[in-house]
Amino acid sequence: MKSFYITTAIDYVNGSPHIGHAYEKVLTDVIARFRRQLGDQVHFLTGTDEHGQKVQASAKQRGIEPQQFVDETSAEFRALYDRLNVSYDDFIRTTEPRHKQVVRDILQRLFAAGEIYQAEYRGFYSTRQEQFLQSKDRLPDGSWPELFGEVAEIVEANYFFRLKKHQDWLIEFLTENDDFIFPHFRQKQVMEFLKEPLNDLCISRPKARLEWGIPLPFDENYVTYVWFDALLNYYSAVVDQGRWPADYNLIGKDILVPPHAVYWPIMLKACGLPPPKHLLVHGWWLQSGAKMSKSTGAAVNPLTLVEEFGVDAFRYFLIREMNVGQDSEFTREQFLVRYNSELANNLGNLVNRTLNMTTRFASGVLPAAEVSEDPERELHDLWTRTRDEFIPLCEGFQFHTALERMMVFVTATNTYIQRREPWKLGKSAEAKDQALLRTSLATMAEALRLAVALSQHVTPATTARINAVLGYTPGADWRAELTWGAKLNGAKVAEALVLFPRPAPAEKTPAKVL
RNA sequence: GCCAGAGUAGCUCAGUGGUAGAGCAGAGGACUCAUAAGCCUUUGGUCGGGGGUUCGACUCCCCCCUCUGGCACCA
Repeated sequence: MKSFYITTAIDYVNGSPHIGHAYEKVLTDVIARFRRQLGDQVHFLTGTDEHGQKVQASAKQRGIEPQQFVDETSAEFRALYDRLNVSYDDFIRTTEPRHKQVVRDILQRLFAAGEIYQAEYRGFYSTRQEQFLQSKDRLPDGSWPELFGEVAEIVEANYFFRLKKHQDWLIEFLTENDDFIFPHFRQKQVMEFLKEPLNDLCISRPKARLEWGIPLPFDENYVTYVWFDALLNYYSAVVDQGRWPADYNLIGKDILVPPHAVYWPIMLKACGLPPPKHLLVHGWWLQSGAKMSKSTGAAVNPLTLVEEFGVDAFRYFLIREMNVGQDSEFTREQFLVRYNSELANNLGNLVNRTLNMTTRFASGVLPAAEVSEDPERELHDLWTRTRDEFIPLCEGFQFHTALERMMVFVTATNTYIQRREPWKLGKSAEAKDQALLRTSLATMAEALRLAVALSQHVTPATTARINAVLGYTPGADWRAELTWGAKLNGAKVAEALVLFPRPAPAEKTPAKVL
């Protein structure tokens, strides 16, 4: 059995989760569930990043200990991911002893190997903001913004990681592993970045300025800062499990260069560890072209859609709408278009009419198909093509296209029903019509079963509910479920199920709501 | 400024050398099993602009314009 280790970025807990956090976890979950379906031994890690200046400041502002603060906010993130049906196998927090121990071990190892050295850091420091400033923080006239208060150039002893030393190795590695980063244009972006010489990386902060962190094992007057803390979670979580390297680290495009594409592989190289096999870089959800987050004051909180329309509708929209790696617009109107036309009208209504006709014309027991004429053959053929395209599309992270193909098949099933008109056949006593009626009921039910088998990793609860009302329990081997057959013969179906109720009439035609 | 991504029907996007596509929205129609859903037909585009290569370009090359993001020790 193939092992498959996949991670999300860990979320910084200084704030509440928003759509970007949710999307990344759902996307990772979709990949994880897909690999499990293919039979891989999947290990899915997510978690929270809990140290640093901002957390320390936020806790102080609320008058509580940092640990209490991160306990609360980390739980908030975790609750969201549970709500979203994110099937993580492990949830790591950087304040856990298991993580801190690995960080200290690694730092000690690198220090002993001469990969970390002490030097003086010279820079402009804002006492009010408790941070070093960069030249880009300056106003065009060269002065410092009022926000920073008094700014002075100071010198501070710190520890540095020998990044520059490994630059050539990294370039060589990326050249030889052309598919390290998905999508490919991101890798080109990294190569561009590496054309300029790297500087060594400052990895410490004096405890006098920052207490909330992991102390350096070789100098307890310092804590390590950001990189060796946050990035190492992917490794520390599985240090004793033999799972490293990860197959995929999923990240947003904002943390690719330089952290994940430069620091992270070099850190591992310095430790004598292999880099992850791949980085998968996703884009952002935009609203009016701006990155969506709480701070931009987005008019719609997309997470309320979960409460309004259900987890699966939300997951479906995220995966159906976003081309992995690109940015996408997020609007309530677009959500409603997908919800109404694809989930409610196309799929949900197919479920209901299948159940209703089976109940009305066959006493709720699915008959066997007896006839195979053009309408059946054409639907069978479309199924074969759909299934054969679907799996490679998912393997290539083209989930949005895969779901579109699945919906085309659902539409074709609705068309098939229209061609057979079972409601007319049901009124005929002719033996041929009765055979066609049984065939059409069996065919629509089987098509429905197959369609939702395809989307199982995106909408797992919906697939389970539809199987349940079809009186069907799927087998363990997912691929074996994808063959058109007679699995539903004799199944007793439910009378009705409205899976995706339509919203109030006012929102029936979203285009006019604008 | 440099680098990358994007610019195709009202909207969201697919197409990547051979007579412009889909979904949604709009218009018309037939039906009734169904969540007033589904089905059929249909309106709609000088494929950002300009050059070039080619028998032929949305598709290849060059220049330009617009939008978005990045340009490091912030994550």
